[in-house]
Amino acid sequence: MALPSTYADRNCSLARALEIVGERWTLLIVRDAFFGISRFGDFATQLGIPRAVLTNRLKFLVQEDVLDHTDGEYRLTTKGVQLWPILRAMMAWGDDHYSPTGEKRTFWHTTDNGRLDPEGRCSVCGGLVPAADTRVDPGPGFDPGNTNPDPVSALLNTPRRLMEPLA
Amino acid sequence: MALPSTYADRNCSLARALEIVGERWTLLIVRDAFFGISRFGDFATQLGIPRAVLTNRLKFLVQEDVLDHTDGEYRLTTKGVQLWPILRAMMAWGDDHYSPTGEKRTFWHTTDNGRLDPEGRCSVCGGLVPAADTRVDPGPGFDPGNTNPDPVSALLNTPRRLMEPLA
DNA sequence: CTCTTGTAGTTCATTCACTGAACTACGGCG
DNA sequence: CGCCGTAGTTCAGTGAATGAACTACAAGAG
Repeated sequence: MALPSTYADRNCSLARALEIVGERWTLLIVRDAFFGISRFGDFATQLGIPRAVLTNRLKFLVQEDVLDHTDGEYRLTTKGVQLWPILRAMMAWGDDHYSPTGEKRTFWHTTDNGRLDPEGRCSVCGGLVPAADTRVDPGPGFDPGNTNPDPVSALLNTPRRLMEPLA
Repeated sequence: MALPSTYADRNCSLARALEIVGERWTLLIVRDAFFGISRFGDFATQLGIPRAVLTNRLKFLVQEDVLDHTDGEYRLTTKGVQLWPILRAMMAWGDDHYSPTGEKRTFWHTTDNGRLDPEGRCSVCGGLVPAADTRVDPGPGFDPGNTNPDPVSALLNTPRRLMEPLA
């Protein structure tokens, strides 16, 4: 969201959170990190984001300890992984209101194969499922016709565990 | 987030949701709507947002059926109220990582006075609490020294039920 | 050693959106 | 009519995003 510089409201954690992840592109970068993307070039081609902007965003996310940058790979830190409930909530809202044919992606508990409900609870064990134990599958609203044919997209559109590195 | 115009990724509900609520200022406007603000002037002074931008954002949110505009008042629609889990998740993350003295605000179940956990569950009845049954109190991390002395801010900083109109 | 290829950026002119201040429209009210 | 408050609009200045081209560097091939 590229802040005004700083939202005046120092008494709201929402404003504070938006200063970190509210800039344009940022949450999509984080989403792709959850989906296993870790290299500069993969983020760039996957998102279609200008490389200069990507450089700035990645630098900022590393500085804010959302991503870690080692050996040329960007990976979510613990703090970054804790953004997962926000992403899940936004995906659920988007599915609800902008995907008449159903969820674009469905989430599953890897340990017992239970389906996750919109709040992130496993329908089998009933527990809140951590991101690391979550698998993503294309859902009924997923449109294969719109997918890019590049190898990275193809990988992303198959069932995968969150944060699993690309093959 | 003022989108590139449209995020290319048509197969992601996160991208779709960000096209609606990802623009700069938008989620803060929605937050204030949850806190009871409904008039143009109150949004403007409360957020310090340029009036031209506020006009655009409100117009867009009404067009997307997040807000309803009648009798000069902007109020959350059902679709808008469903954004609450996103706001709660972002506030929880912001509290966790940027408020060392504790939550800026705490949430309570109005029907049984139970405290809500970070996932939005009532510690007394164990249920997911809808936004309309949620009360907000200033939390331990709240800094009264930073509050503006204007009457609207003063109202917002007292315990209130979500979406309750200002006195 | 040099040539090529691939990855990860940087640079830069253009465009676009945000900013902030001033101005307009309009509906009470005395 | 004249005054005031609310809800916007207008506009010049600024800063950030865009997109294409360019640089830096490492690994491998010949």
